[in-house]
Amino acid sequence: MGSEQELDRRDWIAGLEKGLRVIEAFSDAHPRLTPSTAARRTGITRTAARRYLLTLQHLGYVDGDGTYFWLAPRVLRLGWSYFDSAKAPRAVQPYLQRISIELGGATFFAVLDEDEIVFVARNGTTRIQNLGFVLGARVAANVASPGIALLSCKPPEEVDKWLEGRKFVPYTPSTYTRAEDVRALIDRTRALGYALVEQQLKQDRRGIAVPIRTRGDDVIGAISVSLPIGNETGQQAVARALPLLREAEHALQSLL
Amino acid sequence: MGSEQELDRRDWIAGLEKGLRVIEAFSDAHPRLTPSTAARRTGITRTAARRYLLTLQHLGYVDGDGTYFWLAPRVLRLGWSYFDSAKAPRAVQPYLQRISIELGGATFFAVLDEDEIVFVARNGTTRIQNLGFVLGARVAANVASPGIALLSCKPPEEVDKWLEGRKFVPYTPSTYTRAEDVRALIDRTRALGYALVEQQLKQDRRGIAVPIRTRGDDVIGAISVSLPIGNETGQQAVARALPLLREAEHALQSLL
DNA sequence: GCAATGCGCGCGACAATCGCGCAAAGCAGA
DNA sequence: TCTGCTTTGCGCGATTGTCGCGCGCATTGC
Repeated sequence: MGSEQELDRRDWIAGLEKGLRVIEAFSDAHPRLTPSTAARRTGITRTAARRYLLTLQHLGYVDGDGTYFWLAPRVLRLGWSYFDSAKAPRAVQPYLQRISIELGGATFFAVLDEDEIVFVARNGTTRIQNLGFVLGARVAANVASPGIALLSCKPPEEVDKWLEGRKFVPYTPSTYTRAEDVRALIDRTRALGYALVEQQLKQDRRGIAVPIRTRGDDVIGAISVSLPIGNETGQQAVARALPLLREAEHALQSLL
Repeated sequence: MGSEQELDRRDWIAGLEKGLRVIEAFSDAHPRLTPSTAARRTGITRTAARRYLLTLQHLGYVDGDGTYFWLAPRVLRLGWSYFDSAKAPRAVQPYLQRISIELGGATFFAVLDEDEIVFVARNGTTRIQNLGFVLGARVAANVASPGIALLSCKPPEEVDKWLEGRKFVPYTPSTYTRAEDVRALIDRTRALGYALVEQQLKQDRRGIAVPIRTRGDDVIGAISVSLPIGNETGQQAVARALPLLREAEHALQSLL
């Protein structure tokens, strides 16, 4: 993943980094930015921020009324380039669909990006929860089964580094907020080869996930299924779900 | 929309445009790029393309093995900034859900971006077609009901300019491939105030769409519902769907 | 085996980007 | 309605960051 040990000295386009920072400066709390607010949020000077916003506007990525600027749907093309080019999200789709139908839950394919997992494919109920997941959504890796599965594939010392000094934001009363609990869960997952994660992100929901590897044994993501807890034990849910997940895992390994 | 009549002379960050071009150079047919292929696809020099790729890699937006580069899920953050900041996609969600349930079809909210419409919210059947629509997906504006609805809100002379010299790619045997047919459909839509589009994008499917405006009467997007044709007439489908769409339209106008 | 293509890298030069500072415009409170 | 604080757009000179050429080497194809 992070193959950037040393900084490149001259192979660095400062304008690109700043421009991307400006795009990411838009958020829920700041849907419209002026040059000065953008400058404050990105750490670049006001004059420069204004130039970046004007450039982005000219390219169609942002719209503006002359003073305020806001993102235009054009920026979705950037994310789309990923879905268009990454083959994994498409390859997993039929398997997700099959598992969804057989188990009656929502299935996901997620990849790791630094501290978070990103959902890049999904299938199943469209309105599972008030916050319906959409593609590209992110959550902290430690609260969802694909995240635990992916972390369990890293060497233990890297996991320790990952856990170190992290803030564990609780989503439910059951969310682990101590590093030891999360580490124990990851260790258990590593030993078993699959992740069983209960009520970390959402009450009354459990997730079961397995990592997906390429033929070269590189871990590229994880498939998960989210099931209501009901009055089924964790082991019963695993007994139902794991064979299907494993089947998908092996089929995909020969495809990727 | 396009409020950029003249070019800014000095307020132009060349590096940002090139960097974004590099990101968009990745696609289905070119999921992995070398500096030279990227250079060819973007029109910048090989040396420069390499610098942009290295910068993007260092920022985490692309991964690479030293020779080949591919997009990393990090780029989805850029598109996510849009969903996070744009309020319309979130505001329409409950209305889409309600219409989906009542009519039993898939509902969409789409906005116009140059020649295409972009689906930025949706609800309903998760596997409508082999290529399930995901958020951010794009199609030519003339083959989907939201596109026709949005085009019908433009002044006729602008529509003529839009139609002029356009290639109409057929998706089904029924897709209009002549500008006059598309213009007639748009004119009819303008007169009626809603769009009824049949089998332009998908066989045996019809879409019904209404434009959504702000309080200031600016058109910001369109809500559509996609229904199977079955043995229902277009007018029957309109009679079922239009009241619900209109209700959403009016409710949203006071929110946006 | 050789030819051809494509790779990373260093260098000198130019121009693109930088941030300052000013004048005017917007906004809040009185 | 007036006043003062904030923030805006914009011009300018300096510099630094970006450019593309050309080299030598690795890899592929015939």
